[in-house]
Amino acid sequence: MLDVQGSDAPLTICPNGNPSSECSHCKVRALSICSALEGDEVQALDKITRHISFAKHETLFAQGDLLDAVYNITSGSVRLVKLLPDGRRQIVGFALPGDFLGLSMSERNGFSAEALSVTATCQFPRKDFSALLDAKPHLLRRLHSMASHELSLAQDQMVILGRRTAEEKVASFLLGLRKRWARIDGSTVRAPLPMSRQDIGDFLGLTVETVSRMMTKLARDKVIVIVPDGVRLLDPARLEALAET
Amino acid sequence: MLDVQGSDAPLTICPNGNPSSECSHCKVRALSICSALEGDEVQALDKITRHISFAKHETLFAQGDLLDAVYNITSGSVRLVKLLPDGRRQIVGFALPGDFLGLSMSERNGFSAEALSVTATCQFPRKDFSALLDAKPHLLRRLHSMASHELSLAQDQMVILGRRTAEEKVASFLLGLRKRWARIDGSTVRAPLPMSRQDIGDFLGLTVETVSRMMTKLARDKVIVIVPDGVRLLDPARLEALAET
DNA sequence: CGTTGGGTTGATCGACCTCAATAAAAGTGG
DNA sequence: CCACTTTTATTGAGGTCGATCAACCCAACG
Repeated sequence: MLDVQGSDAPLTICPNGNPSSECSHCKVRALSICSALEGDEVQALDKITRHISFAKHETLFAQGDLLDAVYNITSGSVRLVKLLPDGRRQIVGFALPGDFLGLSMSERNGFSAEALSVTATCQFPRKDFSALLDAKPHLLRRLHSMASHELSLAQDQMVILGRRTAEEKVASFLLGLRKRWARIDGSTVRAPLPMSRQDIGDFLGLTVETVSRMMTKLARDKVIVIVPDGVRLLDPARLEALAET
Repeated sequence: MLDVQGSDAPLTICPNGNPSSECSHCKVRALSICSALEGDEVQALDKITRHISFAKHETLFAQGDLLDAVYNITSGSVRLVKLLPDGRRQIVGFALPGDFLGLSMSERNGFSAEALSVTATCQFPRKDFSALLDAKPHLLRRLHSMASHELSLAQDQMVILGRRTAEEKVASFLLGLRKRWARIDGSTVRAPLPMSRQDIGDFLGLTVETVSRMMTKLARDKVIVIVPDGVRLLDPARLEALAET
């Protein structure tokens, strides 16, 4: 694990304006909602920010709860989980550094958000953030553009869930994730997998066993290599062919 | 079919400001994006509006094309289609009266939009509409709120596609559609189905045959009645139980 | 009246699930 | 650091739900 740190300590770090965590030093700023703001505007955002970390498997917010804060992920990763009454689980997305949780600014959460590893966030009270949206129209445009992108990803996922085979599902998943990591850390062949096989299955509408089988098949065919905490893409072109994109 | 009209005539009706089609007389205004605007503001929208109708199976815009206009549906219905290279089809949504196409305001379309029956729209040039968004922040907020709602529906659909059985899929589909029609025409048991069984299958990740089988099963169990152009819900409570919502 | 496009129904098949066993990691406490 | 438990991943054997293939019905329409 990359982000390991003394994990008994309270996980709230530097509430409000610790210099070392200021937006100006933020590594994911270019990817985040914050990129809509410049100079002194950032300070308005900084004022309502609380820097909060979550332990592995800790819940940021739960399905059905009132949404009283929105989050910007600065490190770590998060799974977005929808649960059926009978316990079946569907993961509707994974949030990586730079991603924003609460794009909809809606009253209630449609899903739970659970940290996959130690995860650092900027938390903004929903009301304050909403007020800022009213004051800064280009922040709202940025929010809308991020939500639109999310909608587009959701529609792609609908194609994957509805019309693709198990092998295609796993292949597209790895490609999609690799692409997202590339924006974050620039790596072009490594795709860290902070989530379990079960999580991947619940994202792709498959069982753990099928995910595992498809991964080993891809590895046997020398398209990927399975490494600790992720995979390495040996033959991205073959993988894209398999994904039928 | 409800909306049949002389269909050889050119389908563009009353371009720009025909009094009979003014926003003030619009039946779906309360449901539409337009509800964000009041009085004289509506006129600014009216100025950039072209009223355009489409014949059954006519294309509003195609997957991959540049999006040069956005649409408000005033009557009829539209399917939103994503096509895989090998011909497999996934429908990512159906647009009904009051719905807005182009929520994302993005450069390119992720899907094609095809009229299911004769469909009337208000068309807005993308650039003009974008300018209006800059001028009227509450219009942007309304757009964002509609996009958020759409995202939430897409996530519900992901659960349906990934984790529900064929019967549950069809049951949730009918319930969801009934709910949407209720907002439009207030009807509480009737659910018109302007789309074919094939379309329903491509929306739910099923084949035509399975959709047909599940519909007849629901009808045999006296949960629904199949009527011309749709279904009537006999026992909404049973249907909700079957949908495992 | 033949043709065409949906829709329904039946028989068979296969991709993925289920159940079960094993293997490999990751914690846990001494 | 090493036994021990717990969790996660892999692999195998067999079953099932929905797909596939095929026939048929029926309404719309030239």
